[in-house]
Amino acid sequence: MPELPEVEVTRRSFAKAIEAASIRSIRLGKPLRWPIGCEPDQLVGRRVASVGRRGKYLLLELDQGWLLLHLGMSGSLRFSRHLPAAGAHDHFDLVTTRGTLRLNDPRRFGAVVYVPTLASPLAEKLLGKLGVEPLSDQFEPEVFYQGLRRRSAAIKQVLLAGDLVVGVGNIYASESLFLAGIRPTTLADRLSRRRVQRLHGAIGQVLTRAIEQGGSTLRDFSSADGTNGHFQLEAMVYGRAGLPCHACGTPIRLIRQGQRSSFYCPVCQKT
DNA sequence: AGAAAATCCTGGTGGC
DNA sequence: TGCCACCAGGATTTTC
Repeated sequence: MPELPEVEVTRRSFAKAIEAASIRSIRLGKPLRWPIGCEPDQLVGRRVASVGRRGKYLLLELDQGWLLLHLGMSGSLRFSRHLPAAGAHDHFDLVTTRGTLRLNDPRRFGAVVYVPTLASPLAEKLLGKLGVEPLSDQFEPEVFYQGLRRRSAAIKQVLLAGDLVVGVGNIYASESLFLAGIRPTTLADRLSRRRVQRLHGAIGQVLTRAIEQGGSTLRDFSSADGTNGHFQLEAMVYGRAGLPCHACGTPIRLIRQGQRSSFYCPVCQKT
């Protein structure tokens, strides 16, 4: 479930609480997407300096090295002093002096990877090709437009690819395109500068609002302190196939693009 | 290079 | 109740 807003909400929900904690032990469950890349005991005694985010990755900065966490499709974190015994889908526990950070991930598309520095080959492989952060000044309309001009695929798929701009997954791609009045099937290189400017604004607006709402809790997402998100309640098109458009009443359409569902209003998003 | 398809894994749901 | 097909928020890898 986790797109940029869910990852950012998760980050904020435990960053302060874990800061300066010292690692006591690590427990690994079933294998995740990649091996952790170090001997777990090697991390005992290190301190957590900060918790950052790049795209959908959480970056736990240790006093020596980094832990990169990805929630994949079904992952969520909890941070607490008192957690129950690990369940079937709890695949990583970082036990610290301030509490335990636990990754629960039924589908195990998530990952926890140790890298000595962010310049290491593995870190570079995972983070190096990511696009700009959509909520930073780096996300600039003209640069976005020039990037889209070089892509012939459907705009929805270019957004999901994450190499131009990160963090926009299936939910927020559909929502941003609705807000910008652009059909998900429109080819990226056919969008005018003016429409790309609208899309640029829409992406920022949708992601900012979603973070304010604590993200989207569709099935079981919650932040590390256990709170649920509410953005799904104000989605304009996502998950609303056949229901009347909130703006014009026309039934929302559901189509498939690259094995993923896209939702749009055929009237509000004409082209 | 870029685009499209296949792939990893599990749980939930709806149809029969 | 059981069985099966299909669906799900990601993104890498393979193939074209």
